[in-house]
Amino acid sequence: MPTIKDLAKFTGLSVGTVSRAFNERYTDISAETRVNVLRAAREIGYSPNKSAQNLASKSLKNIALLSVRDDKGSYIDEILLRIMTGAFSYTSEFGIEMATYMLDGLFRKKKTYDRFCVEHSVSGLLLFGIGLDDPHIKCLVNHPHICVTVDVEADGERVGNVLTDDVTAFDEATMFLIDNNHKNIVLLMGHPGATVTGARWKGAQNALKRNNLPLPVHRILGCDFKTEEAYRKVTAFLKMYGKTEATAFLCMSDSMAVGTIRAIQDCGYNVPDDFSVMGYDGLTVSELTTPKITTTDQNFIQKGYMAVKLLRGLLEDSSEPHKIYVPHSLIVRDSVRRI
Amino acid sequence: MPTIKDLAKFTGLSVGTVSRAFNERYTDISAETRVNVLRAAREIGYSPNKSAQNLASKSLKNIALLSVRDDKGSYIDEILLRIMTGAFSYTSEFGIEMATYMLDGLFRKKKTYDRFCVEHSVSGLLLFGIGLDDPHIKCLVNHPHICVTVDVEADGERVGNVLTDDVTAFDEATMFLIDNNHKNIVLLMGHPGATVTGARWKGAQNALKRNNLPLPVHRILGCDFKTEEAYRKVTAFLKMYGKTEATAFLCMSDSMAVGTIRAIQDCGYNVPDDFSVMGYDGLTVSELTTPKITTTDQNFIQKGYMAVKLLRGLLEDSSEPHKIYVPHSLIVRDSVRRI
DNA sequence: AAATGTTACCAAAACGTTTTGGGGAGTTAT
DNA sequence: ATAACTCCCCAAAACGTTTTGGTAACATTT
Repeated sequence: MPTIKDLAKFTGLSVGTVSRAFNERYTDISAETRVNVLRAAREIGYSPNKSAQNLASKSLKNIALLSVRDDKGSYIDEILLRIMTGAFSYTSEFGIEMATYMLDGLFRKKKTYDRFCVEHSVSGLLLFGIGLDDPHIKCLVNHPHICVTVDVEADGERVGNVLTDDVTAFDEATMFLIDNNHKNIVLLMGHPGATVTGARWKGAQNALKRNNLPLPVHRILGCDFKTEEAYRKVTAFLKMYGKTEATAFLCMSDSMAVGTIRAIQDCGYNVPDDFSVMGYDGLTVSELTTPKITTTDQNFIQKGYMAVKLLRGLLEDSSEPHKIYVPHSLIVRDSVRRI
Repeated sequence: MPTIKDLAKFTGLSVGTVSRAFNERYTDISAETRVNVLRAAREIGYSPNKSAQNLASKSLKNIALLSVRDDKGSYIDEILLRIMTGAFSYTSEFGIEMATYMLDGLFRKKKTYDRFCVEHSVSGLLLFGIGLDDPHIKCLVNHPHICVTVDVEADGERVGNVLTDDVTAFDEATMFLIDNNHKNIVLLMGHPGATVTGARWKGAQNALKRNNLPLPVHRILGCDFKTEEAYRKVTAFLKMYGKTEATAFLCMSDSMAVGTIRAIQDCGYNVPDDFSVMGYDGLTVSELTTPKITTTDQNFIQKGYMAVKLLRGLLEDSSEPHKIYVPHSLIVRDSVRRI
């Protein structure tokens, strides 16, 4: 593979001049020479070596998407899939490259995000999948590198966040049930450690309190975002109380809504005639169940898109706004009935 | 961020010795010195710079997963998702790192895979998503770098393939319909350029011919793997022939099976009472429809796992077997009826 | 006692770029 | 005619590693 030296020899120019021919920002090179160099490069099949570039220019703006998951469990789910889709649609639109790394819990124990950046010569980091319990999240605050988190609130001079306004969104979801005359609502909670669980909890409480509706403890089901756990807890609830205690199930995720519907149906009840169910997230599953689930679309694809956009903005000019709320939308389908 | 020089100064050793302390393969360094260096590194927060390493050691074995998609269409689908899951479960198991790049059609026009490797200092490439029409696929044959393709047959000294035995698998799928007394089968074809379409076509033909069953042209529906296209073509077919011409639809993908089922139901027929439907791939959707789809699981997760494994094997010893067929399995569910 | 081997380290070159500090040739202003 | 400026280009240092060739110190063999 030819190097820049070969190209310099081939064109009869110096190495430095050839380098400048490739970097648009330099003006002290004649247009003619530049096109000559580029043509010659194509001719001999030269293209610059990324590692050498990274090494020589400390400030190359290459970006990486980092997804850190717990040791247990699958690395990738539809949410990450959608975020990545959005992110890559941005990079493709603007012709930039982005490496993606999937790291497990082991990583967290050994390395900081900071060090990861140095090792891989990245100056912009996209973080997804980190929880509140991440010990390194604190380091982000005075991180020398720019980073953007998705669905995680993290403050700092050089850190941006792309978020859903979960409090408002879940307030609206709750209101949708209330507006349909549901007064006795069962709330299916997400993972207790997650930021989003707290925010959605707050949204539900706001709506409930505003309407003077109680939420007794036995109507709060901790299901950790999991389908099976929701199935189990809802089945138990139904076995214990039948139709006496509630008319609607409000879930903090679609996956739990799927478990809820299955449980209701397996107990011999009908959705939405006997019980209404609301999901949250707007994933594909919510469209494939019978009945289709009424849910809130978090617009993950746009989140991914905006995250890269924000990252690039921050890389250029760190006075950009640091928090972006992407709009959510209520999708009314068939799992909620007016009573 | 401290460099190796800082660490050398800190420990009172030379740069070269420090470097060797990190690379296990060197023996001419005392065990004591090695642990001292590693401890000191932790103390001052040093970790080696990847770019410098790549530059200095031509033969670093870092690997990348490359997914190249057409300009149009989504970058990521569940298949890629599963392959990535498998791939990352391997890398995590063995504690290695793998970068993932998603590139669009533009890339194909400008660059070769070869050049990509050089630019990014990768010596092992995992290729996914390239079609038969890829102009660069030919270059793979005398590629200086090791690469492994998933779901694409490509020969070469240094290229491995991870595949499903599509001919056999689709033969078996066809036989399942035949064994259930279906004689008039409609075949929904995939993208004409794709290798897999050809292989599955051959499998169907084998089974059909063996049983002296005809497959007239009007029962072959080119649907390009797409749900909507399948919906349209099947609707048209049903409008034209009703129940006279066929009892079963054999789809080359689950996505087309979803469209087929929807079309059948929207035309007022029942699955599987009026028509049977077979899918292929074993994706999540096949489990969420009503009725659940009988399909062939391609085991994409294991494909991803095996691909990285094969890549590593080839990187160590290129005399390994170059083609790996991962086992598929028929999943019998509710969309096929015995008649 | 000299020759040989072994161990544990060092100094310096190399990898392929970018960037800095010049500097010659030509043009314009004094 | 000299000075000042502009336009292009060059030479060399720098980036942070790995790797090569060498050697001082000590142990072992003859």
